[in-house]
Amino acid sequence: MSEALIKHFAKKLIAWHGLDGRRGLPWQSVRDPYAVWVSEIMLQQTQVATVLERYPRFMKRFPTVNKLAAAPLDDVLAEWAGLGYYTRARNLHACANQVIKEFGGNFPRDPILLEQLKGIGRSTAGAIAAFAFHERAPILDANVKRILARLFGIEGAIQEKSVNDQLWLLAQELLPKSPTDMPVYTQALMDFGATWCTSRKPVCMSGTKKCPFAKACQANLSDQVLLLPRKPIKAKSPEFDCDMLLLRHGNSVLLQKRPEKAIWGGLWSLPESVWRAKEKNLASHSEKAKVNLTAKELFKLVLPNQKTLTTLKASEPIKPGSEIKHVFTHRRLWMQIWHVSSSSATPFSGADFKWVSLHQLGKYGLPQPIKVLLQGLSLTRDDDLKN
DNA sequence: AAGTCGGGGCC
DNA sequence: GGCCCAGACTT
Repeated sequence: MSEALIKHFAKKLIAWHGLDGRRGLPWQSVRDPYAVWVSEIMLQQTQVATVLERYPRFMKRFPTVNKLAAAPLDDVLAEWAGLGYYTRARNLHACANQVIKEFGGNFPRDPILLEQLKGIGRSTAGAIAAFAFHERAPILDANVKRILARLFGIEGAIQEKSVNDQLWLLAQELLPKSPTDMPVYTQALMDFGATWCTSRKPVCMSGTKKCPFAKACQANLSDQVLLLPRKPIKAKSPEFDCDMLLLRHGNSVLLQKRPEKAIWGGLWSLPESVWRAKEKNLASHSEKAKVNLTAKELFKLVLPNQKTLTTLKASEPIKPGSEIKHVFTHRRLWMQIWHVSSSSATPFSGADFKWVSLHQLGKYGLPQPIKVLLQGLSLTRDDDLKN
């Protein structure tokens, strides 16, 4: 029963793709390993709809692996801004340089070698090898895990190594015999998981479409489709708050480069205080403390190693501006924005500070909520006349 | 094996 | 609001 399924799976899936697969995605029409690689990295944990807009833009700006490798990391991060998981952008840049130095500018076709490159794990290596080189290498992303767990009724917790190993073995076993089928097969797997064997509303539960595997799928036969694959219970993400300084001189704002190994690593943001655990039951505590904050106190919070600006009235209380809530995968953050005007664009010591015109924000990689905040600022009339 | 990394679409 | 996603990497 299971053997018949394994034997005919690839053919049936490719046949399904011929009728109901996704078409016209910009990265489907390319076989240039560089173009394939960029699309695979960009699509990691990122929706197709999002990548649809950003992929052509990225390829236009960095059309070859040489152009990408030669570009400043800051430019790559700026282009990546808004996509999240910024380690991907750093690894992308590092990987481009690896490909040039270690492989003469050409991506290797062996998935074992691909996996040794920065930011390329086993699944992405398999996808690149399959799409760009027709290698018989499996992928195992969330789509494939879900499909296999359901088809074969795998009930073990998905995070366990033994279960993961079992899934990889299955993925390998199911590959089509012919290498020339690898691109369409791999695409079909992703499409089937993304559009038919979905997490919440699989077509087998709706009744309007007929799943080609309905009669063989263990989860379907035992009415366990929505229960597989089993996932771990996630703890509630902790909450934090912090203060951020929006220091403005005319149409320029002070930006600070964030450390690489952190949230929003390597992006340009506003100077911020350390994150404090949010005290839920003392909602009034932080509010009260904020109302009478002076410029001097604020600067000590967000720029502890800098001298207070002489151009400010240090002891004058400043009023809190907007508070922004931002949800990450593992944290929730409340950012208290403090608007302060400076009579001059006083330089700060250190290369991680920069005064940036509001007109030039697009050239910098900013965290999405900060970008939205700064874009919402109104320009002063003086600069409006100038520009 | 668990934690760390964003952001948007969807329900 | 929680869940989900073309995962990789560190601890």
